[in-house]
Amino acid sequence: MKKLDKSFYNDTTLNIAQKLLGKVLVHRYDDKELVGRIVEVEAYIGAIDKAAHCYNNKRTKRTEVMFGPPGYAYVYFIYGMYYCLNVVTEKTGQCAAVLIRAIEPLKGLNDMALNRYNKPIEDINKRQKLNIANGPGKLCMALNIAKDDYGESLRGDKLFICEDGFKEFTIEQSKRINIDYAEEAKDFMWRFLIKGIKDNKQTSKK
DNA sequence: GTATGGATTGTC
DNA sequence: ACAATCCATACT
Repeated sequence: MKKLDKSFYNDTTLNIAQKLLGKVLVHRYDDKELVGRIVEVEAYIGAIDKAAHCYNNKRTKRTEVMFGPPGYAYVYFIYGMYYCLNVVTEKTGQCAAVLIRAIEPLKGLNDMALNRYNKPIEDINKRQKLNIANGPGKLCMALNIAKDDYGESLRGDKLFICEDGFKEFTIEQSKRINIDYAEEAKDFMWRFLIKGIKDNKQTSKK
């Protein structure tokens, strides 16, 4: 599988968000290779978006990577328990990113089960299997993405995104999840998902 | 040093 | 509907 070209990231955040759907996320560690197809994303554009961590160009140690060049990983820790993975977008100096909200497992399912439930794949139930990586915190736990992946190049050899032949799908668009505090930005239609993906309640609600 | 709350998830 | 859980951030 071919890694996404540098030019892929030379585009607007909203375009990249939609283009990321169907692409393949790979994390290699400890001689393992865990792979999933991206099926849901959200865009965050600091310049105009009260829901973004870097709104109003808020520059901190945490948001710093979003001010750098596109194609790098912004990983943040949330609710004392979970990590979330973003793809940094926009040219240097502009802060924006695309949150990866869900993947469909393609490879390394047993390791994902161990990472999520501490059980081999044959010992988890149907619901656990369905929910193994269908959320931003869940997919990071499943793929073992954590703070040491902060700032990683997404065109490197550890955490990267590949092209895929999976192009026949319809994109569904909606408001973003869990940003009710963000005033007018909460209504921005910046969530994109592949229509028809079997998923949990949260991601199937409109 | 202290306080506050969150781009979530699992369970009730 | 709500608790879990703790780091990042903003304050004093």
